[in-house]
Amino acid sequence: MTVVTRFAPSPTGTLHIGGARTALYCWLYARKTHGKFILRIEDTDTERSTQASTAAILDAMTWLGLHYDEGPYYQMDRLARYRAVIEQLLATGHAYRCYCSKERLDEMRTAQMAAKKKPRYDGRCRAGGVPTGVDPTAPHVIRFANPQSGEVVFEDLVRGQLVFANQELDDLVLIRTDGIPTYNFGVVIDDWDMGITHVVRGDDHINNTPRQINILRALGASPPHYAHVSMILGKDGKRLSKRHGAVGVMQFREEGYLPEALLNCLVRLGWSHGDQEIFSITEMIQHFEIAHLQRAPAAFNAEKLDWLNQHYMKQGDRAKVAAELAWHFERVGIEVKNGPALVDIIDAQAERCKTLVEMVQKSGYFYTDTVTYAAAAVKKNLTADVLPHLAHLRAALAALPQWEKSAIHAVIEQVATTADVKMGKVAQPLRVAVTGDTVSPPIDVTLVLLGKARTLARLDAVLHPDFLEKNHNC
RNA sequence: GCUCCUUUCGUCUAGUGGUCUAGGACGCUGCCCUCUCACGGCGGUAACACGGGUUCGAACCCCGUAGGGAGCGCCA
Repeated sequence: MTVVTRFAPSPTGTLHIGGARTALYCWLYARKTHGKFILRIEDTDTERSTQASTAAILDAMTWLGLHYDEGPYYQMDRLARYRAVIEQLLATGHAYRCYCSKERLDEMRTAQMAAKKKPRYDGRCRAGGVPTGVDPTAPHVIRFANPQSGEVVFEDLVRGQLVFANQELDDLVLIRTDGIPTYNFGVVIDDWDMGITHVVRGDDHINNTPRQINILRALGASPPHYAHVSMILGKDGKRLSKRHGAVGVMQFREEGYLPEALLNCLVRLGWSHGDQEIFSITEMIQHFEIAHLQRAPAAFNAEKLDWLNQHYMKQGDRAKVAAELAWHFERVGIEVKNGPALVDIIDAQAERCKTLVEMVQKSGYFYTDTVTYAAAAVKKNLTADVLPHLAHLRAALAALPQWEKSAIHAVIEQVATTADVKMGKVAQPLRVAVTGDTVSPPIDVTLVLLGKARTLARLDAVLHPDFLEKNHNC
């Protein structure tokens, strides 16, 4: 039997990391088993569904690299099918028309809550027929006639056997007044029609599962396997929301995270393969097991994402990292044609950055002709006593036939030795002179990336008599 | 309120009755390395929610309690 999984988001917002993780698990399981992964858009909430949300979800899936084999299917395209199935349920007595008004239902719910009872439909219309005094063509919903006794038992792949008493379940609405199916009906029919073998979803759906199984049974269909994954919590252990900072997948992109890092972070939130922390996509596919999914909810750990992101900036595919870095430079309007190759920036900067945004912030001086000097750095490092060193440096560097790391390094060491000072006494002023601040990659690497022309020009500027005056007084 | 799920270091987790004086990772932290910031290397810190059972023996099995989460919509 071929495994078929699906990810079925509703297009009412962007793809957040909880959904992304569920999608990842579905995708991994399909890939591992050489099965099929389907994307289905559950757009039956006509009030809140938007095209923009659908596009945003699709974009995020693409950025993450979670490619689907089929779809996206849209539930609103399948209305005729739901109608046909509902006729069948109506005919077999598994569903009935309900003319109860929303007002009555609201009142009933409020009263039940007040009486500390579980709010539920009382089954008034279940007997069938049109209530007296009601026009049969009046707007009405169609409800499922849930079994009133017995229990629903199913084997959850994550949690083991789950048992629900039918008495706890009420007659849920299948079709709304406007003819559009509700979630619980649409999902059942779609999963059935699309041959879904494994439903992997958030554990907020555990309570829906017995209802869905009952519908399937009424249709004579056998239920798929279910795997209910725990939710992702915020750092404070509360349900993830906007106040926890970034929750949308694309927000993480904007903040400078790599898709590989986010995926690695998400896969380890709630799943493990022994002590392994770093997983390439191939390894994730190879080792993924539903049985190793965690049952308890997991709090999102932003620091670990940082660590993973740095790891992938350092160890990941440089061409891919460079492409993503280019996107970030473009966003802030820095023209990277005016400086070193992005892969060289990555090699030099990855070990001192947690995100690509940070890398861009720390690399501006490589791409501009006008350096911004940090006053404190100038004051501390570009003092009158070091100017002679810089002058020596300027002359020796200018004389270099080859602009390469070891030669540059030798020059700096030589100048320090000649002046009988420590390396730092020469390197640090030089660093401030060419970058404007006290932090940069190793000085020889920095100069290589900067290029000879820019290096000399900046030294000249600093050595100009006006420089100290201007910069020490600001 | 009712139903369901869940509980190992601050966080993510390993662990499926003895090999656990509980392992790894992130974080924090000490030392080393060092031209800055980092990276890296070597250490350190810190947990089986609680109470009863079962057993020769429980982090692992059972039952309670407490905490956390979810559901109870003509939302998904």
